[in-house]
Amino acid sequence: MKRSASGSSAVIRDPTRPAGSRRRRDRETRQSEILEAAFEEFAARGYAATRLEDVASRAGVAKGLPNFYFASKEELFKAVLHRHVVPDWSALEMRLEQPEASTAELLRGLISLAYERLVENPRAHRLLRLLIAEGPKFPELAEFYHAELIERAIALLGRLLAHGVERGEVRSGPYLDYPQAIMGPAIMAVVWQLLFAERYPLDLERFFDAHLDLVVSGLTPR
Amino acid sequence: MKRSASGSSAVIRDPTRPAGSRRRRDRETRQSEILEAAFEEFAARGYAATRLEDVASRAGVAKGLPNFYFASKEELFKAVLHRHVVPDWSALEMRLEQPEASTAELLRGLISLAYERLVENPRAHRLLRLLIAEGPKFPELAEFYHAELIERAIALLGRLLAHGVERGEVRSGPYLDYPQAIMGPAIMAVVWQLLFAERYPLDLERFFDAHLDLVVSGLTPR
DNA sequence: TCACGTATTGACTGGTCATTCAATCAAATA
DNA sequence: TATTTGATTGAATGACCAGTCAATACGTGA
Repeated sequence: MKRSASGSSAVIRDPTRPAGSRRRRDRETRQSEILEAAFEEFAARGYAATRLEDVASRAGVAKGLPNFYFASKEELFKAVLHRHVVPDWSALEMRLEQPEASTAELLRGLISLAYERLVENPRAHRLLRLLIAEGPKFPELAEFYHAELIERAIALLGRLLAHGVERGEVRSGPYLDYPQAIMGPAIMAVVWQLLFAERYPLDLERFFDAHLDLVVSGLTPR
Repeated sequence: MKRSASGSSAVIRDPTRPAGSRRRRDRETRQSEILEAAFEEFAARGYAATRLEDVASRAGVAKGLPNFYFASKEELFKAVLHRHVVPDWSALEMRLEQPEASTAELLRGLISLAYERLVENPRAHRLLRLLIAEGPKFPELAEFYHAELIERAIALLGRLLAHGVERGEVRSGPYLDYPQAIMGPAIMAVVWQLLFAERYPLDLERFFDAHLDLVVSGLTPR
């Protein structure tokens, strides 16, 4: 169903490529194709239930090829997750380095970025599903994401809040020790999407408004 | 390792039991033991990676017995998850039916109950892990939990907020359409526990304070 | 104490799937 | 064009495991 039975249609892709490095580039392209196919399969079925043969056929290659590029299913899985850290902090820093903006405005920028990248991005949902589902089997992955993403994001939020307190735009309170609490509703939205998106979709625009309103009001001094 | 090689030690448990219904009660006890063992195994490894033989040995019975009580691995899995809905709404209603209490106090009661039952309860964490991990394979389970728990809890929160607005103790805002947003930080805490509890444990007492403070301040009219 | 019916055991079967590898193919080079 | 190097295929291997079932143990009631 996924492919015709012929094997002849295999390697016809894009012959308009610079001839010099054809072989090497093919190698990397193949890796990417396999990693991408593997991500979809792992995310849909989980590590154990995913068949390497399905990964191969989604990538349009024969059964044995994933094992040529990756020593084992486990290596493939780890490679999939390592590749998905998007270290694009530039957009974030751009939104934050506007010294003339109020804390509320900066916060809005930060939270809306979180929605773009995380809450409204189904790929991120599937990634979170994988991390949660396979956490016990691959604890080093959670560790890795913590170091690469979570820790930095929390530190950033913390700095934003501290700055707000200095300027008298944020009241002090116990949440200053847990800046991630501010992102709670966004995480809830992701979990909601994972569990209930099919039957009870969230209106993410309006949920975002609710989230922002609640949080900004919660932080503002009275 | 888990059991000695002898089969003779099998059914010696608790001979001080009323004799009349011994057989029938044993039947239910066995079912419970198997379900409990299955929950732990499924939660630790996921559906696909769990071996029925491990369930059996955790329950202290022979390999074939789970199949005697449950038609298949899939039936066992569903039975495990259906049994875990704790419909103990009484504690909740008790905390809410204090007409003399302020909205903030009621909210505190509600959120603290959520922490007791959900955030501070590792069993609930594992349940959420299972629901998220196996959602694609067993979509009816998410549906089931939505109907049994989520929907009701949201309705309850919604009523609480509406009542607060009437009494002038809660400002209006877009979050009135998404009362679940108020629980966001709690969900985040559960996800945190699932991912990072080992290496970066949360101080749940203080996180609770931060959560409550943020939310109450966010809801209070200025 | 015996016979009956149910609970329990664990060896066995059949199917699934990760991994291996000999054979083939295709690009690059001589 | 012929040769070399490395990518790709897919059949074969072996491990693993859900589900079966014949044999046995045990509580119960006569």
